[in-house]
Amino acid sequence: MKKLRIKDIAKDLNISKTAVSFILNGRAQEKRISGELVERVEKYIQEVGFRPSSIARGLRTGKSHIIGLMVESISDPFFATIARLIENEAYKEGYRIIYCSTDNDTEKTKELINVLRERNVDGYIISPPPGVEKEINELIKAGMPVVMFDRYLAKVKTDYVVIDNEFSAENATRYLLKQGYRNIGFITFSSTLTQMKGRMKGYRNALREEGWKPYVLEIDFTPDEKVMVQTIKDFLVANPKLDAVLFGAVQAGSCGLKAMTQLKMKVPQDLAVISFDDHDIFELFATPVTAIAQPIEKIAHKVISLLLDRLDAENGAGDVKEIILKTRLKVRASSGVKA
Amino acid sequence: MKKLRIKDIAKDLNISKTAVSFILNGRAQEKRISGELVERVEKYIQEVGFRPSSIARGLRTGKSHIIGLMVESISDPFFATIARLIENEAYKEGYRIIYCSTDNDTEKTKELINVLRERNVDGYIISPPPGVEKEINELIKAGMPVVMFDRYLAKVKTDYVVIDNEFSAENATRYLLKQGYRNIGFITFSSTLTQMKGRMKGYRNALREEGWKPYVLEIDFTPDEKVMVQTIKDFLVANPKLDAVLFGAVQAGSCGLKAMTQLKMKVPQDLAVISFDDHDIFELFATPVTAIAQPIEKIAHKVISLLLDRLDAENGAGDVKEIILKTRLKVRASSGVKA
DNA sequence: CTGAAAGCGCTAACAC
DNA sequence: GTGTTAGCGCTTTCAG
Repeated sequence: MKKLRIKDIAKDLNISKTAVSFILNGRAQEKRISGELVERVEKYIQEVGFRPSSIARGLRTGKSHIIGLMVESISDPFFATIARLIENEAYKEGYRIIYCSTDNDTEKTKELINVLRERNVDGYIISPPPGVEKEINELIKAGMPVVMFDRYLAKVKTDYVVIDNEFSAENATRYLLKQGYRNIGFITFSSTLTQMKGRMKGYRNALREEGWKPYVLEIDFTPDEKVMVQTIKDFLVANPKLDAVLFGAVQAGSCGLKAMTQLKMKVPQDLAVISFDDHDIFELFATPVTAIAQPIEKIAHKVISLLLDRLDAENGAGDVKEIILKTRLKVRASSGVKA
Repeated sequence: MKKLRIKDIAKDLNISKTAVSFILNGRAQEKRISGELVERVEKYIQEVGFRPSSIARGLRTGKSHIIGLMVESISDPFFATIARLIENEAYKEGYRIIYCSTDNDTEKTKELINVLRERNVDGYIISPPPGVEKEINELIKAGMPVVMFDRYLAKVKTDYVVIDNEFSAENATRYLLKQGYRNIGFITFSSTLTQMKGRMKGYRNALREEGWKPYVLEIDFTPDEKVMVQTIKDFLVANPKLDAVLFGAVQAGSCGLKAMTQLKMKVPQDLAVISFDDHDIFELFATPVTAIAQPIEKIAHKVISLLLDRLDAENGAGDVKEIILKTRLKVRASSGVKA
């Protein structure tokens, strides 16, 4: 069973290659091809399972119908979920996904952008590390649709979808204050990314207004979780006055809970907790953990819609859309009223 | 800044297209091209950031340097982690990944195989649903390398990497028996897949030998977790004699823990627990949960190595490799000695 | 509706 | 080392 070509099926059916091509591309009507022929061809194609080579088509048309998805790590539950939702919607429109994990590494990301570029992907969905402004701007200048999400780059003028990080952090911190906590820490990954800056700012805002002191720990992300857990333990031990902590990301929260478990700290008696991102672990933790839930479905939907819109728009133009979505504070027992 | 072609850079450098092509493909030595020229070309390519179109190359050579990865769902933490590890190793060898989620749906998977096929992917990594034997066999007959993992299809003769499901389940069940539990349930997703069959068999074996009665719940997977949690709650309520339960998969375990939490059951006093797959939630649950940990890194490594081996082997031949890896029972408090 | 022909960008065989 | 050429499989224009 060797690979069929358009030529083959034209020969088999005793018709012209051109006709087959038109039918394949749904331009039969426009080209005034009889419904009878169309039917015959479609039936035959169905029968022998013919599929035109999308690679040849891609070379000819310049379109690959592939979307490049670049995230920090595809194994991160947040990104994995987004990836899944995007895959679904893209699939319906005939697009496939090539994904890459950037590790939030600037150089790796630059290289990956080139790789996707040489593969002629039609559009990009990027959760960018810092420092790739130039490369992304080149992409845009070359007419490629690009949508950023989770964070954005101020110097890149293109669509993005993010959440209201500053408000969310401020709101959560205020909530802890309202519950009676006064020495509230903020533990997050060190990052110059917009979303982390926003979270930090919101946290500081809330404390400043009430005149309380911030306690911040920025951990370096490492694949070795134990190291991060230890860092958090050290921080908690060094700051015994802390009575609450806000985690800036789900992995930070997860490491934090492990640290607290190892230190045998009780939640919320010894330490109240709120974390960004909702996750099973927060629901199932001994004391269920209050979480700042991102509207994941909505984010994914917005991201892929924006991209598909640009992909459809022949003219490529259109205003830059900056979407900022709201989060939801899912209150659980970990942020109960201070004893 | 428009797209460069080989022709352009040949012209710019006043040399032949052929030479550039050879240099690009590392065949300079073989073609006796002077090191001086090679250097000059490479420098220029570097400078202008030229990248040959991999799509044109693909059309010409029939190789796309893309690997198709099909899993049940890319958002499943097990598969997401595997995907990440595979991506890393594949990347080093110059391969990219296109991924698809099958939802374990036979028809969707058939369609996806065709999609990947028309994209000329060079190799397939598949965690197959049942019923796609014919399609995969056609792939193999067409000379495509295919590696299955997590489960395999008996009627498909190709490499696969799985864990020793039967032994793992039997071992875990025995452990519960040893700890004094007698009425041990098995809760899993209904599935005709080899891995689930193996787990079921191991569970039954252990009980049969000791003469205890099995209690099995097979839940239908639905994206709506609440439904599954409710099913488990009903089962637990209907079987008050149960003193322990083995979960056949991480999602089953996670739903089960939610069900037990809602029923205010104490672990392990009311119900001892062991689950397949290790995960943060098991480590962080109020009573840490004993887990049957799969060697994820090893699985990913084996899978991609097998595929790369076949990709390298011009002849495509070679014996079918069937890799069965061992799991590790990570004992935690949820399976403590029966009170 | 057909048939011929050009061309997407690259590889590789061939003659020089 | 160069220059030419064919061809991968498709789309698309053009003349019939």
